[in-house]
Amino acid sequence: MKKGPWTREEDELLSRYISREGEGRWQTLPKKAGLLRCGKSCRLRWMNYLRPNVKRGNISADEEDLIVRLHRLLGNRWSLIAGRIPGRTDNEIKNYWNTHLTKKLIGEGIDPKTHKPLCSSSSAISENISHLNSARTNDQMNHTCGNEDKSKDHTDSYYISDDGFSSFLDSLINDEMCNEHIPMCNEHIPTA
DNA sequence: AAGACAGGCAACCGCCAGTAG
DNA sequence: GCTACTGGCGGTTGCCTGTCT
Repeated sequence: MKKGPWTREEDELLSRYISREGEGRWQTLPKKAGLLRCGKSCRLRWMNYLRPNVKRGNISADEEDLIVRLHRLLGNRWSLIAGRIPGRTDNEIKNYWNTHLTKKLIGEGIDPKTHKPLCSSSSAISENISHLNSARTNDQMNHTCGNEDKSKDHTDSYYISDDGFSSFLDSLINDEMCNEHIPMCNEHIPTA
């Protein structure tokens, strides 16, 4: 089973197969398409890169603003956030958040996890940025650091699954005053 | 010029939920 | 009710590239 970056030939095989047979049945797809990849890898490549409606290129200021607002509402629900931003994938948004927006928010004195103001002193802010920059190195040295609650992150206090919530979300996004009224991402939101 | 370092991003991993048998 | 299978998700890793020393 091959791993690592996809080649142009593999992309063509996958695209050609899906345009012929459609999406789905990822487990059997690689064999039928003549690919030496696992089904998950094929699905990921299609969803994040090969799909015709995937938008490439820089994220605009409007999109960035929307991501921040949606993250404030939803937390790290990348697929839900991506679902509100046409052409963008959850992976792309997640990467953008982790590499750009966390630093930007910290620079603005906002805690990217809670969206609440950080301690206002400049030394505290620079300390946070420095911590952020070193976090990756620390993680590589110690995989247990900060992972305690990772597996339990799905134990949500609310559920997002229907059109009611979608409308609810739309109204919040479009509400200029929403910042005054919305619950924080880790607070309870009743089902719509 | 070249080695070290950091940032960005594609891809992988492990877990969970849904579902068919 | 249970088990196995599958798709989907979020967290994490590792490679590539650009910048710095």
